[in-house]
Amino acid sequence: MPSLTERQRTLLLLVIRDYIESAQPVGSKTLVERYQLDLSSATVRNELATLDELGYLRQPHTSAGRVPTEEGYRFFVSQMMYQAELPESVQHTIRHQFYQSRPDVDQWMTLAASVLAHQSQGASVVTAPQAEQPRFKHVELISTQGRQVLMVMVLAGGEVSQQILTLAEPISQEQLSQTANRLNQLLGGLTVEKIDALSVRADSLDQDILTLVAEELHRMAGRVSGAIYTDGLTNVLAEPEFAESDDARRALRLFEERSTLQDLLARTTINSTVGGLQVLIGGEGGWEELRQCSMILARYGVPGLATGMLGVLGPMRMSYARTIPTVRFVAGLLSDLVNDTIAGE
Amino acid sequence: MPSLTERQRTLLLLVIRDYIESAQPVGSKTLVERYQLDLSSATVRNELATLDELGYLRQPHTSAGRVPTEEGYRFFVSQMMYQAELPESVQHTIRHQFYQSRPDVDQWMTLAASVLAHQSQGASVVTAPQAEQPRFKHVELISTQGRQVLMVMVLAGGEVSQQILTLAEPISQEQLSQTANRLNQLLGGLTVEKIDALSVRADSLDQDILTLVAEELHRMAGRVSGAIYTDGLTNVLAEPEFAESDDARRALRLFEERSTLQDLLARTTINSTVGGLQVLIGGEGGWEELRQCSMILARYGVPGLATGMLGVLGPMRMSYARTIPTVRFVAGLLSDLVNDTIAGE
DNA sequence: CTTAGCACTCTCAATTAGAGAGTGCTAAAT
DNA sequence: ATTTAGCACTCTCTAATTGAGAGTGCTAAG
Repeated sequence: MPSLTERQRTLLLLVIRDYIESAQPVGSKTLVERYQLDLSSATVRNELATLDELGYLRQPHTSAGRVPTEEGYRFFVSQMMYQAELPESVQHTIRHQFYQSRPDVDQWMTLAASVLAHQSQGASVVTAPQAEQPRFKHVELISTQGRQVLMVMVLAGGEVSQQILTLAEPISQEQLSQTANRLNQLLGGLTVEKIDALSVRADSLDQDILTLVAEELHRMAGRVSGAIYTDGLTNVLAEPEFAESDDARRALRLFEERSTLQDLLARTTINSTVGGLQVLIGGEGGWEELRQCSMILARYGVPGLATGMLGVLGPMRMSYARTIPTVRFVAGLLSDLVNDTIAGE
Repeated sequence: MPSLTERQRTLLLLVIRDYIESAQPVGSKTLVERYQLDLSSATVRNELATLDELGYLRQPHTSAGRVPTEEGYRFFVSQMMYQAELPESVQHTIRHQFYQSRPDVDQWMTLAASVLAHQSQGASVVTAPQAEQPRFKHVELISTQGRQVLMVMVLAGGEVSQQILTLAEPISQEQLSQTANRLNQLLGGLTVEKIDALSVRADSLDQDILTLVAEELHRMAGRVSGAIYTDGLTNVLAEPEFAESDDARRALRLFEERSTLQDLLARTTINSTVGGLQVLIGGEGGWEELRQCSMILARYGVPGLATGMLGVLGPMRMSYARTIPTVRFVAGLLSDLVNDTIAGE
């Protein structure tokens, strides 16, 4: 692919910027007038034609203005990826919101989703931070009814999982507490494998509970990520390109169905590192429903300890210039929070 | 309002049923043909005219078929409210799903929302069961980092709340456990007010934590309901009446914004009792955005101990005959589950 | 009370026509 | 060798027109 001349580059960027704002195919004359170019429309026309041939732009119909192709958007993103920064004032506002909220993972996730959705005018998704290798920290057993026991398990990463167990026979709270104590001493800091290996020596009741604890730990490990938070789904519906067709509906269905969404996140971010942003344009990654959409994803957290994902879904026409810095900033913010909360274990 | 003749009643029901299926205004001729009435279209026409005058039907334009008014739907619902039962096979399937899921409030809520959305082809909402009068049961304090402490509090109803506290100075896990023990003995079974009254005598550290516990309890009490689960939002978008306008978008925004949704539930179900169904047609209850929609709501749980809400949102044209029994059935199912899990405290 | 008949109304789909925007190409200008 | 002006052409979009179809209300007869 031959590189573009400076003028072509400028023109391409202008077309895309304009199209992102107006949602209208943009033509040569408009371009010259609106941006007071020292060129005639005919010249621009020629340049647009070559840009068209190169695959960056295309015409919805003969004799209409130009619209960016996926390739075009990709070029656009590559150009502004590393320069864009969120305005200081916005950064401040967002930080403020986080420090004002009560310090609770659930609150933070909700807030992050809300901020992302609001800033980007798209749909956002955030997954709770999760230890890559779940490590047991603490278990609490609380009797609720005769044979039913509420188990609250805390992992080293700070995640909490609750589950109701039904035992073979009733057990007093005192006995439960003792068992919990024993388990806490026995298992503190251990990973799943270690616990599995261990599960031979222990008496009958302990053994029962131990098995259940191990099961639950496995479950936590198996999940790609725990809770998923979304926000701003309806924002996507407001976009003009989705007014008619039900493409938007099908895309949103993906977001609504958590299992699908987990799948999506797992597959598209398999090798993304903390700090790096991933921009998927036009359903790159093979999700048919997202053909019209773009996603901007990032991983946050403390690598090796606990990480989560966050991202924004919007039309291909989304405001990358706004969204990319926002995603990057929020990812950084959450990383800091995870670090402050969890580090030093 | 004069009562209807038997024939008028039949006709009205037919019109509404047909409209719910077809989404098309239904006229006299269609009616006679499709349902093989032993009447001429002219007669039907006359009856429709009176039904029109009585406010049960209306015409979108002069010389179009009839469409139900809110009043019409209300009549329709009142007629089938108490006869409809979910088919045994469906009941079985749903029950099976619940007994298959792992016994966990979170799972149940998710499943309930999913079942409701799926069965009704609408948007569903379920709130977690919550004690009407929060009663302290148990607290656990787990140190994570120097001054940061994870507090896990369990209420008598089985709800669990976690929060990260930041203390004035570092405290060992041992000390924390002792404090937790003291608090558990001191506060076990008490309601918010009692704890407030109590908060004078206790030593310094205890006092700090006690205050925080009380705060958290208040927070739980203040919330109309805890976690809110929704599903099937995109179902609503598929309805033909929402294809064009963005009414659907505005209605869904309500569902998306949890705070608004809580408000909505709180306001519309202030005096609904467990077991009773509430059918809101055309945004009764004054929510402008829901003017085109209907909601079917129910309260479930064990009155006085722990209850939650669940419901379905759909177009006014929704299949009441399908949805009402579903909501009733799921409410009953959840009530049973709450009862099994929580009773005997 | 019911029905046949009829004039009337209103929507919807298809058609037509014209305006507007934009293009590509050619030939002249720089 | 670029750049530009000019022009014919293409395509969409909007508005206006038309006719078919569905449905109505009313009247008069059964």
